[in-house]
Amino acid sequence: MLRDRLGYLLKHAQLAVTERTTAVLAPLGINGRELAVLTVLREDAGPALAQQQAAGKLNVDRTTMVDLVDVLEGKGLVERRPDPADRRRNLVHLTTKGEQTRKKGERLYRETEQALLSETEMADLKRLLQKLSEPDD
Amino acid sequence: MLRDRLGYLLKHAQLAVTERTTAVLAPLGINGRELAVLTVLREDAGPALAQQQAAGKLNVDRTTMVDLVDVLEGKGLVERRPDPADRRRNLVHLTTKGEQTRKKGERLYRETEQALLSETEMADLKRLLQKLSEPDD
DNA sequence: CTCATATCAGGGGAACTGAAATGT
DNA sequence: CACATTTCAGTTACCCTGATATGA
Repeated sequence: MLRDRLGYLLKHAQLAVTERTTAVLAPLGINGRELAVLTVLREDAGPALAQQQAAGKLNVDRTTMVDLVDVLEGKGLVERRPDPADRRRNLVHLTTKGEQTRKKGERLYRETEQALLSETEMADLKRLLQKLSEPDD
Repeated sequence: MLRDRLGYLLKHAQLAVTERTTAVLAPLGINGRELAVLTVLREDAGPALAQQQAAGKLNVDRTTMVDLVDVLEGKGLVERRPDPADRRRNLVHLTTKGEQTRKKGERLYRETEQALLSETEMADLKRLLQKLSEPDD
């Protein structure tokens, strides 16, 4: 059976999850990828990250990150500020609106994820998915 | 943690699986999507399918299927033949080479999938992925 | 000079929309 | 006429490569 294929199931599971999170985040004016950027920028509330550092944490291309930050800056959620200590770098800061959006988005995202599967099922699923991504562990 | 997100894990698991199957099928001159098309055309060895029927089984757009069949026809793996009973339709037939390729590809794909996880883990994973795609069952 | 950071221009592949051609 | 199947042209979103400007 075709629908028994791992590739097929992964593709359609991702489509379904993306659809849900997109719908849930739409009122905030962002999508799941943009929320992920806001989250990584905020993580541990440490010093602001340069674009390439954020790109590395998200596993996206450096040039893709330029576009993502462009969009978020256009929405007034983040600001680029040159790093005084290394002026090649743009430190990407969350604005007040960006932090509010992140907080609300995180809550909505968490609720959405929890509604999909039971807690133990979700834990199992995540463990197995991680195993697929890191074949030799 | 970011890497704990379902969306992130699904995306990267799919990337990893696609990478593997692409590498494994490369000697046959096809990729995973193309193998899926060959498989759906052959299923149950029933009467040949029209393009839209095949598209429906694979959950791909009708215009995407045009391109897929174009490519497979260019590789000599399938042939379009007008349906004598309804000449709007193109029945898509596997060529001899196409059937050989499908058979080898199926074996390689199955072996690759089995190498990723234990049998019980794979069964669990597929069940959970299916649950994500069909939220109300 | 070298290396790093960010940006920009351009391309590839996937998926879609809408319209056209053909046939039922 | 309405409807179905296939095809094509064009668009969008995504991610990449390679080149450039700037600075360490």
